[in-house]
Amino acid sequence: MESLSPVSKSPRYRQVADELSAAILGGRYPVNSLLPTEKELCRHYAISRHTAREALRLLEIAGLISRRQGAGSLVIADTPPDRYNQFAQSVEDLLQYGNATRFHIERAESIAADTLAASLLGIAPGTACVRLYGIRRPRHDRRPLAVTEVYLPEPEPAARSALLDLGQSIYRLLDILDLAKLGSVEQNFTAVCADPERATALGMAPGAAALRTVRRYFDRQGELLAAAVSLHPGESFSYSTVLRRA
Amino acid sequence: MESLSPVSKSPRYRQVADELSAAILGGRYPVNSLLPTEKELCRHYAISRHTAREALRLLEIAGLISRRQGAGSLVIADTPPDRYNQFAQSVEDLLQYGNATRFHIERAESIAADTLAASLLGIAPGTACVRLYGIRRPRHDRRPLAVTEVYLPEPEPAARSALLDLGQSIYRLLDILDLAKLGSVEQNFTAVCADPERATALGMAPGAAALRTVRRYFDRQGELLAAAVSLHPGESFSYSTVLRRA
DNA sequence: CCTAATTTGTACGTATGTATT
DNA sequence: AAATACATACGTACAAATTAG
Repeated sequence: MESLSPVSKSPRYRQVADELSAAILGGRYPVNSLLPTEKELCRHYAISRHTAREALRLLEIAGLISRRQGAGSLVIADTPPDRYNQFAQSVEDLLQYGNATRFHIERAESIAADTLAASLLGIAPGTACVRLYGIRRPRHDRRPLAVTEVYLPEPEPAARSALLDLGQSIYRLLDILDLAKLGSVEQNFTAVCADPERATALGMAPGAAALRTVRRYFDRQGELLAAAVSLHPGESFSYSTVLRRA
Repeated sequence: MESLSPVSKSPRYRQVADELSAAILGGRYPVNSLLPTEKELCRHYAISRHTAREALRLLEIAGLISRRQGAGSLVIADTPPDRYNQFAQSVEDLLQYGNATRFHIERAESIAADTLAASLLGIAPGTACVRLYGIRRPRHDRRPLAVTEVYLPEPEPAARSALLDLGQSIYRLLDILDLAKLGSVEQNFTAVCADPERATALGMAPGAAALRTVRRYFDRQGELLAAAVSLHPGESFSYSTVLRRA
């Protein structure tokens, strides 16, 4: 049974880190100023150097300070590393891309989630889910822009049969990923060497560089709607975004 | 003066971490098995418990093990996950990445802008500008994370000589890209095959896939402060972002 | 259920190396 | 060149969580 004691005492180094953190956030140590030295912290808090260093390590991990041998501990931020509600680019911009291209679904199947699908959808491996496989092309160009696999969780039987029907699946997919329902999209980019199968599907040399994008689509409640893994030929695709200050 | 010694000896705890890491990757300690206890590591490597714990801390940071009081050090992965997963939603987040890594400048030179520099900086080709070349590494890992070229426009003579002095250039750069001055960052991602020179600098196979990021840094007035081109090894780097509805 | 042994977590002390000022 | 400050590394002891019996 978990202890229900209302006060769980922090280790000393965390208490010190919290005090220092509060002091930084409160402006006591401005950005670009130096924190007290380890020795001073030892004296002030009556702690050993080991404890002082553990506390400073926490501040460093939190991104508040930067420590340099011989120089000291420099304050580099005075805001807690919380996520801000200001974001780079809107979901609308992303969907604009979908609008300028066409997605041709080649396979639609019901599968037991493998490791990839499970981690993407946040479900246990082996759980039933739906996988679509298709190719995305510019609207007036037949050269492929990407090969994409879409993973969809827990399909209700009715929706599922429509998804698995190649004639209807694209409309069901557009319905699921309807702009009105979308709350946020999580994106991840990596460079990989294309596997032979997908390379030929994209008309690129085997082993050539490709951009792998993993996207997870959430509704406004944060519920996962779908996940998609795409492979884009390196020489003909790039992704741009703008980050603004919060 | 910069040290020219070709071999920089690792601290002991890093050597131990490297050996353990290799053993995990090599299958000597499978996933879900326990690493030797701290005491056993002390005996085996003839090190103090402090050193053993620092080594284990590195493995924990690397995501290879999970340590639980009373239970031991459990191997939770036998492949290093992305060594760095950059997760950016705001300019602050992007700079956070700079905080977790170290940028070592190897060359600093004044050049006449070539086509690339000119288009990045929005200046006429041939115009004078400054180029820095360096390697970025995680703070607790010596394997390179990226090779980067930074381009800086119209340097005033005083600032310029500081930029070209390898001992000072990093501080000038951090000053120019100071968080307080940044307004927005424009980012672009492409997958490429690494050219031989940069591939060796990154310790990757020639021709392997790499993620090329081009970033342009603007102040709040929209004035271009700097541009940077980085090449990240494909298998160990990924970039993440979240888009929210406008 | 409780006890004991094991294992990591916290914390102290000390000394020396190395980068910076 | 010297002083300063962080990095590495040795030692010890006790606390807290886990596990075995």
